[in-house]
Amino acid sequence: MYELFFRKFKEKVSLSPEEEETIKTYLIPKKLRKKQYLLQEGDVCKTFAFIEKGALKAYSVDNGGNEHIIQFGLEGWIISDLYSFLTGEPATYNIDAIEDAELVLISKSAHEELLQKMPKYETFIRMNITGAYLALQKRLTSTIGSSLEERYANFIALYPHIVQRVPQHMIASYMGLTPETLSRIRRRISAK
Amino acid sequence: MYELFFRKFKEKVSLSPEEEETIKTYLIPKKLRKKQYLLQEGDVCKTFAFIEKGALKAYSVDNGGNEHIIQFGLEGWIISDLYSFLTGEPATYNIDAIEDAELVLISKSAHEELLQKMPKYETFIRMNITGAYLALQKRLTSTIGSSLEERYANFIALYPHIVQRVPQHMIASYMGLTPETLSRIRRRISAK
DNA sequence: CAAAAGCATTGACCAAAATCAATGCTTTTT
DNA sequence: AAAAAGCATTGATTTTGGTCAATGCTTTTG
Repeated sequence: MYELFFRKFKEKVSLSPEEEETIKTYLIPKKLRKKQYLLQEGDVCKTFAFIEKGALKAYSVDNGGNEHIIQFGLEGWIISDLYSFLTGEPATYNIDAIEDAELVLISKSAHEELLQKMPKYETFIRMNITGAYLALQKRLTSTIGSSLEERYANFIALYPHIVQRVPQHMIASYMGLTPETLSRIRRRISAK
Repeated sequence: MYELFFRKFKEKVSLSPEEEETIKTYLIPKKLRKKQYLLQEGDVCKTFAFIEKGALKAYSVDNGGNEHIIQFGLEGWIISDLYSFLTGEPATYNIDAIEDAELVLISKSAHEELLQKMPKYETFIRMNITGAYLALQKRLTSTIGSSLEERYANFIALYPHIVQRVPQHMIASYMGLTPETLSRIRRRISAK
């Protein structure tokens, strides 16, 4: 249990067996079936989730009822509505499972206690959020500054596993496009 | 000297006078004239910069030579090419001054030493990067999911100071639009 | 102070992506 | 096994934003 979580943790920060045991007491396992919600817009995000297995997506729904995917999550990634988690405000995102999933949850109180008493946990969190920030920035740069062909090629290069496991219309949603447009981009690319 | 830096620091983490003095030994003041570069694409980003006064922008330049503004920075904000700073890779962004500016620089080695020896510094950094991440996510959500009118209204509401101090074509660049399009959006909005 | 550069706006036209609609698969559900 | 739902693709049409060009201000610069 929690194998991947601790593997990822120790890639960033060393941990003694005792420290590992301490952290374990704060972790909550959870399984999710495909299409099940982890979080619904309007509810408060009480935990963040480390993904041991499976695939999830976080998305917002606009006035017209269209989904806009903010983030995919695969094995080894963390997913949550961080703003809601930190502030206690109602979530603006939905999170659900694209495939059956196994998660490791950390509650707000666990998070705060661990931040207080374990500097190594804070380092782990800092490194994770830094990575997430850099990834977002790269995505935004590409969104603002590149052609659609480049952006899609970029996405494939960066996330080949997602391309294989996730339907194309979700990738279109992630890129802010309609499925039709993505389909035509793919045709243009393969014509070369 | 460094007034705003420590004010912002202490909004997040308490500091004894001794701790403040310790941190001060790591800080480097720097002034920048309007249009001067803090960082040029291709160079390695050796420091990050806290803005005591003035306004800067970070931007990339695409194949066609067009600027795409990634981030504005005003008093109290931090600006850098974080990826280059952390990895030592050549920067992909340029940073320059929109107005004369006064900065507080922290070098890579200072950053690493402070992270090591001062948990409070790590907390400060973690909180800053978390805030930056949340802001970026909000921006991306709005980019993907809202109409241009909404996005511009959003921007005004969120950054009224920027709207007042920065030429409109830079705001257009930040939004990924041409100046002409932004001008027309403004007309459409004011027509109501 | 005069010339030049920078900036916002407007118009005419063009290109790109969205929308609407239909088709043929494949996967789920019953 | 049949029906339904989900999905990707394609075509025709509309909408939206970009491009090119010109004008009138304002701010910088020599």
